[in-house]
Amino acid sequence: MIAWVRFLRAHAATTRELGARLEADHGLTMSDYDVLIQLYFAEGHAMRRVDIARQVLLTASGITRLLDGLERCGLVAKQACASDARVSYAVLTEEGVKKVEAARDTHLADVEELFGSRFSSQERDQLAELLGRLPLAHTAEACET
Amino acid sequence: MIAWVRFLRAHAATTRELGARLEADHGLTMSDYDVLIQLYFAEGHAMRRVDIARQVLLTASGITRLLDGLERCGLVAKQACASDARVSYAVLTEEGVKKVEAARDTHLADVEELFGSRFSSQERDQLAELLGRLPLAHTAEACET
DNA sequence: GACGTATACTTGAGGACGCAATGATCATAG
DNA sequence: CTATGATCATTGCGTCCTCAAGTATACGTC
Repeated sequence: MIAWVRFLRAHAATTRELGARLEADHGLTMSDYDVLIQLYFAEGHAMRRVDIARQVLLTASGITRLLDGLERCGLVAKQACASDARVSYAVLTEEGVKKVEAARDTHLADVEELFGSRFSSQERDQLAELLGRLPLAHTAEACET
Repeated sequence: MIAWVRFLRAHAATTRELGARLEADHGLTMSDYDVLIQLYFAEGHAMRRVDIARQVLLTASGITRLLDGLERCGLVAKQACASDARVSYAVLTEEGVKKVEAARDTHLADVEELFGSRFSSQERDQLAELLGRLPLAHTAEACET
């Protein structure tokens, strides 16, 4: 299945390059960025950790460690939940918001260059439709990049 | 860019599931399988390590370690190059060939189930064409799964 | 034929992430 | 109110893989 191999290769090559740029420009992993963006578009810039995990398709443990890093950098803060003592929200700090906005500019441009610019808008829609048929394991289906 | 996010999510979900099955059924990583397949279709079931790296989009060092594992399992053997003392070929052993053939059966079925079956043959071609436009970094462009 | 540069491979150190086990907390049923 | 079972988060351990540096070999140039 040629489409599958290309899918794999395209993903490896594109994310490698994109990740390298993100790292160089902002010191962020693609996963870091992904999580920050989710928070950015969440109500109050806050989310439960489980929900982040589901959105980003990482494990709960992956999220814990990733957030540890972002907290150490001061981009995210922990916040308890009033109604349920088990959950702890992750909240974007002031600095985190700035960081996202800064990173977003260059990252979106990079994605456009390496990915989007390869297709017409019609093709993009079609690609999105086709890819949307693939299984998403839990739930997910995020939105804005 | 919605297509991009779906691309990312689809990749994560699909490879996770596929990898888990491959591990459970044959004790192989997707990368292991990928390398084994490349060798399987190479002349004499042998390749230079650099060429493997380029095909599967891993680093040279990644290949070294991955092959270490496959050698310990007896699936692959090292072989010197007559004309260039720097290169060492990786060669599939008898057992390696059997392993590939066994793994291929179930893996192709899994790929078909999780990926291929979602599209008509026309859509598969189109998907392949679209994905083929993405950058491949070095060279690559493998073939058979 | 010695010298500088490019190429093939390996190794050490470290990061990212999954799995499985654990600790809390909640919710439901009795 | 307590027992049972889910859910949220964290942690220990291990794996995969990268980057940077190091070694060995090849090759072009003077």
